[in-house]
Amino acid sequence: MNDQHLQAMRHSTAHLLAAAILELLPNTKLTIGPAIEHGFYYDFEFNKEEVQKVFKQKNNDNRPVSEKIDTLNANAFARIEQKMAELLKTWGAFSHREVTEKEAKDIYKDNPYKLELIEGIIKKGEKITLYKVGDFEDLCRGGHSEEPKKDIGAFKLLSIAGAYWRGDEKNKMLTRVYGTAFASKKELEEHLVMLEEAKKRDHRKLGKDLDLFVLSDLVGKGLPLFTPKGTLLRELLNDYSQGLREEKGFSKVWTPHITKNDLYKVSGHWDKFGKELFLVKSQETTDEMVMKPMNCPHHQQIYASRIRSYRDLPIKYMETTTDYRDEKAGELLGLARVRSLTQDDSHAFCTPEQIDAIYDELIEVVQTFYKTIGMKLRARLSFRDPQTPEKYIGDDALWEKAQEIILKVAKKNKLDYYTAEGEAAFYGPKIDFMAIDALGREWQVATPQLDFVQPKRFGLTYIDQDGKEQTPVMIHFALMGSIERFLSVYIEHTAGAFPLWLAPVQVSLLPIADRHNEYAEKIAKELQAVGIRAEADVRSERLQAKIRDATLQKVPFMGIIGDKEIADEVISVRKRNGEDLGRLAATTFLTQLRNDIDKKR
RNA sequence: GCCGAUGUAACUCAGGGGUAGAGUAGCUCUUUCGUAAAGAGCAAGUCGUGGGUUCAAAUCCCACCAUCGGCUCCA
Repeated sequence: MNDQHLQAMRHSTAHLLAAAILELLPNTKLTIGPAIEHGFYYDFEFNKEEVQKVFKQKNNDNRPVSEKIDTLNANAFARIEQKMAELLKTWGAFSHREVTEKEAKDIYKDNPYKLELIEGIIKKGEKITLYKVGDFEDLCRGGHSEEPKKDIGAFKLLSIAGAYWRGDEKNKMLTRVYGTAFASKKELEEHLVMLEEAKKRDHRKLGKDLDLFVLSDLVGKGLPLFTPKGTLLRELLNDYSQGLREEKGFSKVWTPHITKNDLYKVSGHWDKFGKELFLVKSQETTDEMVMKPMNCPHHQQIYASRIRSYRDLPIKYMETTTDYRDEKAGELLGLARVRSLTQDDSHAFCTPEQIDAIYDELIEVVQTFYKTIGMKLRARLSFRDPQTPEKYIGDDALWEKAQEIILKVAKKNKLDYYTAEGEAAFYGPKIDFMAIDALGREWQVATPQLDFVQPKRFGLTYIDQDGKEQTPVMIHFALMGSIERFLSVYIEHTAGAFPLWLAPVQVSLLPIADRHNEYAEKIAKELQAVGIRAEADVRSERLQAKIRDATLQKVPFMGIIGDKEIADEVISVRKRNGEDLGRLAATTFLTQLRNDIDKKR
């Protein structure tokens, strides 16, 4: 089945869901039911009393059912799915008819959503069509399966959610039912297995199991706390991130976490992001302060602190620092969306002629970093939409030149890229690097962005060869983006099995019996002495239990120590995947580990 | 923020108008063991927080807090 065919099948399944719902709940108002990736959804406005009556939960005594159960819940899925299956058996081919505006409005006179859709169709000058299959007819543009009975192999309702009509929070909230559909039962099962796998890898679960970070109600929503292991991971990644940029001439700077809001009024962020700022009150002064939501204005103030010559450029600052954004409560999600986010940020100030070379450097840094940590990349070249030039600031020639440069460097560096018009920031085009994880999901990570606007707003200058003042170009660049978000992606990508150089515990020495403890601790100390994170598991547990625990903690290497090992002065080495490396002399093992860690394997 | 679900021991979860339950983890003891879970015992909870209904609330109702699924895909 090709993509188009799949889409048609999933869209048909949405019709099937709507038909089943109408059979069970005739007073439901239908809206829309498009196909989406792996499935479909349909938005309904239910009649509360009807839902209560039909799907009333059983009560042993005569206690009233809670008033709150006024919409569908997941318990109803089995019955709906059954009804869908029944209806599908009776379905032949889709047929359609064209109706006039008056006919359409008459048919849907009680359904404000359909009426609104009809208005839209008329405005666009399109034909109004109704599609019918079995006894079910729905306002629809088409795009269905030829033979739904044959094409719809397997489907399953997955979840229920609120969704605003047309995605606008001013509108009424409808009930959305999500489902998934495939051409065969086998594919459906595979998809469900994938969903299970994603659940197992959920960074929130692994963060707890591997003791990486915690959330506390007393500290607050979206404000994760990092344990020793999680902190180690953050710092190792950050040291690497900053180290790669240090090689390209970036210097560390430091800026405070609160600032007068005037800074953001000048930068333009106050107008655009004012709602997301945490406000801070001073008890000593009348200054209005905020927690910083980003670092570019601060770095620009460092640049602005003295007169710059073209000879000084490029000037490159970097700072890994925590920013604070008052994200909507409902959008917070583990480490993926937080209110305290740590950016491995940097800003390069340069002449227009230097953009090219700096981009080359940054792309090299991105490629090195993601290759090392084992993630593939795609690059999205985010350009402005030529249809709506008014959305962007800066003159056309500059934009053209900037986009040209970006395209050129993308080609030169052989990026796996595609262009996306309309995705640029208002102040300049950018390259969005997307990391592809082990389950094939894409995540936006590093984004070098060109900025012509802010340097101008802050009045940044440099003196050129002719002694004239010029405005520098600023390039924003974070390699991981936010460390928290990056970790959420990376934890799920690796399922917690970090490469050796990042593993919080690299080697666990497992003595078989108490009499081997001393030797195990001696080896652990020797490894620690050369900077290897080793520990000896001297609990009074069986070897199997120790192996199991170390494996579950994803410790890369286990060193088993018993009578034979002590006699021969060796260690039996086992990897976390069960592979047996045999008996190695302690020094051999140590050298090999040290070597791999240094090479970031 | 909005819609819906959930909140019971450190963790995973069962139960449910009238002594609070299990498994795992923890602690103690026994066991000293060869590549993914030894055995026994002990201890552990203001049933998210606050209010209400009731003779009685962890259970029912309300509010709040937190967590989870969604809120871009325009028939």
